Amino acid sequence: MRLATWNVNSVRARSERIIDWLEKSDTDVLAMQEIKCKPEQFPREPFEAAGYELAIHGLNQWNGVAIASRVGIENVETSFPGQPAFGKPGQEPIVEARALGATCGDVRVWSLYVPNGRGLNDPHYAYKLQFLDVLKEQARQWADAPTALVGDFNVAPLTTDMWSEADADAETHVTPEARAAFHAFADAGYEELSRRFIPDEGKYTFWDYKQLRFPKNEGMRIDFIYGSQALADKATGVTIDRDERKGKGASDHVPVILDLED
DNA sequence: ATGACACAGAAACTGTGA
Repeated sequence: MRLATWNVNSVRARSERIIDWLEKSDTDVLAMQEIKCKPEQFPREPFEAAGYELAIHGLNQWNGVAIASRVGIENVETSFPGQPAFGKPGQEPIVEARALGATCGDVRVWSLYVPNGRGLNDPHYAYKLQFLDVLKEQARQWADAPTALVGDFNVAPLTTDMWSEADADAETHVTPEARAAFHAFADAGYEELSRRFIPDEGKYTFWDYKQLRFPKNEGMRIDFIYGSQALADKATGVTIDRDERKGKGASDHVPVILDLED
């Protein structure tokens, strides 16, 4: 089975490109983040025509997660138990569309879009850390099954995952607290599988649209695949499809692909 | 050998991202 994760930065703006990629990459299950639409706005037809079933969780034009699968999609769960809510001061906090679980084949797949954090003194940063901590405690209870926690973690865990630690736009991605919250999944029974197969420096998954970041390879590695032991035992390889950042109409993130033996 | 922000929604600007 081939399982991929991709922050697509709007599924409506990029559906043609996503479908083309699904077919040429021969991917069985794709976890998407930042679909930026409600379920009724999701371009279902091209996915279904290509042979994929869909699970979609979107509340508005922000965030939004989905899973496309051609190996079945069952027991769909929107948000994880205890998932933190967020709202601006004076507004009613809501549980945002940032987590979607489904069983595809024999694998429990979670498509995850961790909050950005925005700034070190912003309430969004505390929200980010809490989101990761509660998720980890839930994930601990799923660790006995073949479970994949995949998506945009908005953390650059190692110094070498970040083109410049001085990038003010990503200060919440490199703090000791954010990095500790990321690494804590290892203590909950998970292995980050992209690192096992791709230990090299400069293997990024995101490049900002601005300032020639991609041609200069000034990016960040922030999209990951955590697997429980039962899943990690079946992993045979991970690739980062850097080519998907090229050309007009690219997302600012690229797919990360995990291969599993049957 | 890739290329100089992009997306959505309510209005020709604002919020959001990283």
